[in-house]
Amino acid sequence: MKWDELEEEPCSMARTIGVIGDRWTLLILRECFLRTRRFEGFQSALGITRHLLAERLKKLVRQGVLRRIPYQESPKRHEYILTQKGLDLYPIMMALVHWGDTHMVDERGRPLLHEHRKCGKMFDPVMVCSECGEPLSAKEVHVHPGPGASPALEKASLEKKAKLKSRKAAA
Amino acid sequence: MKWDELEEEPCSMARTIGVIGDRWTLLILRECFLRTRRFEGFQSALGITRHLLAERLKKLVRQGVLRRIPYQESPKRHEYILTQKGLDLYPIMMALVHWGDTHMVDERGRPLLHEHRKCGKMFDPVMVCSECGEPLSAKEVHVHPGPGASPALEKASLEKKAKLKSRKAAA
DNA sequence: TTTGACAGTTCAATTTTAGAACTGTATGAA
DNA sequence: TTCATACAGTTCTAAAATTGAACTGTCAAA
Repeated sequence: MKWDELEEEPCSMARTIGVIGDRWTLLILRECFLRTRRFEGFQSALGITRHLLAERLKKLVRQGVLRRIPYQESPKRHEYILTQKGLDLYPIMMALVHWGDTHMVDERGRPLLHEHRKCGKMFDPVMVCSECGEPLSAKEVHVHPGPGASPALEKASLEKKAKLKSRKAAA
Repeated sequence: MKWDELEEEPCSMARTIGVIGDRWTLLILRECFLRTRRFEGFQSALGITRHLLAERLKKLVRQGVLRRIPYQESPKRHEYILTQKGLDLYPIMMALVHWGDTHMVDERGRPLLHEHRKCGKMFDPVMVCSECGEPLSAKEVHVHPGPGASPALEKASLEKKAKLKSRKAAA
């Protein structure tokens, strides 16, 4: 599979993965949410090679996740700022952090705590149903094909194709 | 950076990324949540090379995300099943899907719809504060160092080191 | 006039991944 | 019995991505 094909798959998860689904991109986005904005900032915080950093930033800008905004003329310098599309990645980031907090901490405990400004407390993120507000778990959710083709359907049709093919080969 | 170092970083997100932060792993996990359990199932659904699939499955088992369970003797065959640790990845998966649904759909609309068994409605996942139940946004959250070292501190100390180094070089 | 900050670009060497074929056990059909 | 198929991998080479390090170019401050 070529990775730019991912963005055209009839699966929202695959498309998302096509945009942010590699390690450096996720770490770059972590830095964005920690208020890093400049090339050198990302580079020194992450130790990523300058080559890759330039490439990833370009891609994120192309995808509309970051906006490249000049902060000085001569020499032209730009900052990379999260767009709304980028800010909307926040639940993904929090979900990643929370899983790590739950399953990957060492003896010392959590590296970071999160305070919710509105209520003033340290919190964990909880994913709930938009309709009834109850916490979600995999087992309580059923999947249906939507107006765009579903990966399940696609899977079935791929399997059909494979069978046809092998029959042809046999004939 | 070597990728197995990620798991030891004092950042829960980095550690999570070390486990599930590559494209194929995320797609394999998607299949797991869609009830795929066997080698051939993953391979034909995803088109991943058998080589990589074998490797990724091994890694997920090693990390405790999947359990490898025999379902027949002679020839020995195993299924790959999500552990609780794996099931706990569900919010991450849903967050990825939801972002794709919001920002990456084409004219045809969503590939999949999600029904919440408890309330019987099609829903979107919403991330809320465990303490007050309000939806979360990046701007309302403040980050504090926890008992394990924080990436912000680490960042600061790295920058200090870099400065010391450059001063030494100058001297 | 030299040094350093900043934001990249270039290039060879290494590492990962893709693609395809091969191994080995067992079942069911001809 | 022999052949084809299902299944779960392993092995190999070619292609692609990543690393590490050096280089480019502009400007400001010393």
